[in-house]
Amino acid sequence: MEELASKYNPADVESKWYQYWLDNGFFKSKPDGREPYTIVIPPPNVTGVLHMGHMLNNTIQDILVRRARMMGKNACWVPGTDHASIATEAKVVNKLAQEGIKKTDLTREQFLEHAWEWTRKHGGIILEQLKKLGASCDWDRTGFTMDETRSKSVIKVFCDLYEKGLIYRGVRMVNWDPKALTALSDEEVIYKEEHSKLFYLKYYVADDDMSGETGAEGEIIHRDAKGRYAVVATTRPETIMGDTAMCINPKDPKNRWLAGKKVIVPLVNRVIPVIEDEYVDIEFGTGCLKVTPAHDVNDYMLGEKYNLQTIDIFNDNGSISEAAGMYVGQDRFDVRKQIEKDLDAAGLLEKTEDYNNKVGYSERTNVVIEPKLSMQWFLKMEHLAKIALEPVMKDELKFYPPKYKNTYRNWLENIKDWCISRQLWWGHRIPAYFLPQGGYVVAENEEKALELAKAKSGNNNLTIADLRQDEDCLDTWFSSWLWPISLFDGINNPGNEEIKYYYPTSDLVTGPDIIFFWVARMIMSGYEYQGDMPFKNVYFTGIVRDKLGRKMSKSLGNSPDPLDLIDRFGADGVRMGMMLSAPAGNDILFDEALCEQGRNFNNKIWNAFRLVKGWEVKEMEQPESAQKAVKWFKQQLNKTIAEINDCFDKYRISEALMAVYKLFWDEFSSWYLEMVKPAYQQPIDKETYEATLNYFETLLKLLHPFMPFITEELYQNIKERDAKDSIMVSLLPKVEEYCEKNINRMEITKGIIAGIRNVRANKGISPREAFEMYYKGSDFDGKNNSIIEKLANVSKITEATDEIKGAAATFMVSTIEISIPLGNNVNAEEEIKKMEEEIKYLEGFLAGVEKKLSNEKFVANAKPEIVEKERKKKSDAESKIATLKENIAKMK
RNA sequence: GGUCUUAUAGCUCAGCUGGUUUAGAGCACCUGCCCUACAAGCAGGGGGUCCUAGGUUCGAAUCCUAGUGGGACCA
Repeated sequence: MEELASKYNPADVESKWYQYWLDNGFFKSKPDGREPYTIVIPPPNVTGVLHMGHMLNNTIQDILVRRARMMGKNACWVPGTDHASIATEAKVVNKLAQEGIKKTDLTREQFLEHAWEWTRKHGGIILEQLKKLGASCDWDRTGFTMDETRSKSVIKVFCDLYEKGLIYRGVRMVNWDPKALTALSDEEVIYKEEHSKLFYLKYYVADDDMSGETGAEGEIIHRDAKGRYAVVATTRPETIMGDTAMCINPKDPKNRWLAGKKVIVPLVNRVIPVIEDEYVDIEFGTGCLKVTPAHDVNDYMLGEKYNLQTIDIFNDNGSISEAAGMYVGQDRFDVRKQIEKDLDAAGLLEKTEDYNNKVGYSERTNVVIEPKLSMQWFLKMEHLAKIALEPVMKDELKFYPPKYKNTYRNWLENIKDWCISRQLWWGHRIPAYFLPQGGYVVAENEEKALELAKAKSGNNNLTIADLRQDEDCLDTWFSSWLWPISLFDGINNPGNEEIKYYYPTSDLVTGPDIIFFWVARMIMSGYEYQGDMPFKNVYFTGIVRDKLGRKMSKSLGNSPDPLDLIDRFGADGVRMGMMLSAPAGNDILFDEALCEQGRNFNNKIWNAFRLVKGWEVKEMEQPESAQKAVKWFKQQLNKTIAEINDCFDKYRISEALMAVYKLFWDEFSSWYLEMVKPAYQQPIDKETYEATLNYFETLLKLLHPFMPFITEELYQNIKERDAKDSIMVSLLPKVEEYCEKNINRMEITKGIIAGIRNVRANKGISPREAFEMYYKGSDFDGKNNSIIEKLANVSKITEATDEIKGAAATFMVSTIEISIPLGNNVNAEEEIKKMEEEIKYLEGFLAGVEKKLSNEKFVANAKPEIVEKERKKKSDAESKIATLKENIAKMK
């Protein structure tokens, strides 16, 4: 066979094996008699590029899918992309702007043509990138939230919910994004702490008759040459143009005198009533609240309650509207600066204070949200929240880590109706059709709409041209919430073969940041439309941060390019780097050094393989040491497989990886291979060789879900394989019974070998010089003597019944004392000092144990096996101390 | 402000229903080694008042309370 390079080069093999897997259709899944294992991908934005979050997320999914496949399940990982309404539309608008085209100059159809072109050009790049990572998705199933099947599903669900009375249309206070020019849901608003100013404004009393003063304790009256006035504290002085009332708390003695009066809005000079409501916080500012029903959610509620006028002073883009009567056309933030000056000049600004408050920003465009009254479509959430809560709280649908159950419950219990309309073109257009004489109908298509419209209006002469479809489209999440159903066409074809087979899906892997946007809503739609959970388990990954704990962002430039990492460390190395740092739910502090560790591990596997494949095989007797090693490794292997299975059951994936890592590196490479390795240029016996290849193959299988490429490469090189024999469709070993005693014996053996090597290192004695070894202690059974002889270069092993001739280096392993006679090489004083230190430690330990045992309450209350353990500790420690003391005596 | 969560080695974390020696791992660090699988390696080594203060208990890193410091979500 050809000579293998001493360093593993991932680039040589990765694309080759990915293509091989594709060519053989190993990623494909069709319903059959096997147990299904299904994951639907969290669809990334169609025009997005791969970032570290995707890497983490998809590595985990691929590990789970590959493992399930190797457990004999019918594994199906469905990929796809999201049309990402706002984000994509914003990108298209930007691109058009660069070409000098304004969106408003285009018709809806023209704009959509540009958007589709953009999508065709940039769409799906991210899926190609996932292939580089090794993702074993069934690419034939790739879905898009705006393709035909998914679009039909969305419209059908909208109509259904409308018919059920769960969708309604109305004027409500919504979060308005003045840049994207659309309403947003509550979840799309991000609150940020800001340093701002609190402005104290003077509202003079109108037609003041000087009445109302009570002289009661706490009363505060402001007056100056122009008369009496109230002081209102606000962070948004520019909204005074929309003031239609002032509100005080009826229990507030400071402002009692204002009750029933009217006051004058500064600069605007509008006279507004003073109303009273306990909603007002007496302690905030002066206890006087300006009420602007059009521009604040709480003020809106007051407006409804007291039937106040609403004056909308903003245009959709955040500039001041005609209705304001002043500053018309200027930007809201410019006006805030200007009005401060104008108020001050007019003597209407009492004072300003520094103030920290939380301001809502648009998740997508990062501009300050404007609360705005507008006509929107809403989905009632009460019923949906109810059906989605219980299964999670009862752990029928499990969250990993479970702490997110709390977050989930909190949201569902305080949920508000979902604003699902967006004033955008890129998305699913709302299937509502307005009639010429007013009113509307909701229908899946124009024909049905026309029928309904005729019936509704009683006008049989209506034509489709008479109907006007709602211009708005739906929130992106209104399509992704159906993803686990719509990918299997369960909305359009309820009960079809695929949905019956694949639904509920098995695991969902996603970030906790979209628990409300997506996870919760999928659970709602799952129960509403399938009567069952959309997935059995949700694995929440952490957020990927840099090693200093900062979020990865473009502006910080601290986000590595995943493809660049793959180039440098190989996909397997990067996958391992991600997983080493990623316990479920914890944020992961990503450090390139972890990819390096991954790459180093690849190299270790590669070199172990080079060793094994370099052996010359011969029919000959199996050495005893090899026979013992082969027997032991089987036990160790099974023990670790059990451990790995347990980790996976608990979704402790990084721990599972660490277990395989140590199994391969420490147990297999450092111990097993050294035990069976023939002397330089000597052949190996066939029996050992074959056992070793078998172990190697098993290890590769265990490693495959984590590191698909190198494991396939080596699996194919272990022996000649059939064209269709791939590691990715092989079966993982089932865990077998293992002998704990055998493993413990080897642990002692390893301890002895390490001890002897240590003696050599300390004394500077060459490994070539053979030692004799004496042991003392009943725990030594001599069964691994051949291994000790081989790995520690020991010529003879004898029980130390007689006094050992000459000076010896001694050490203890468990309760066994090992002595290596070294003649003049031993410095007796040094040895004695070492032993005395050991005795000191043991005596301290013994004292602790004795204290426990002499405590009557401990002996009486503790479980008998615990007491027994303590007694064993005591006797072990005592015997060790005795041995050491004896030894010191001998050396003196 | 509300809810939740967390604090263990230089870093990232295990440590499960309290008792597996006087707390572990990986990485990093230090000291030796190019000994033909592997320097992307090998052999050794150091390193912790388990955040603080109380409490429960025969026994606390583990359970409870308070405080302090992180983090997340919601308003």
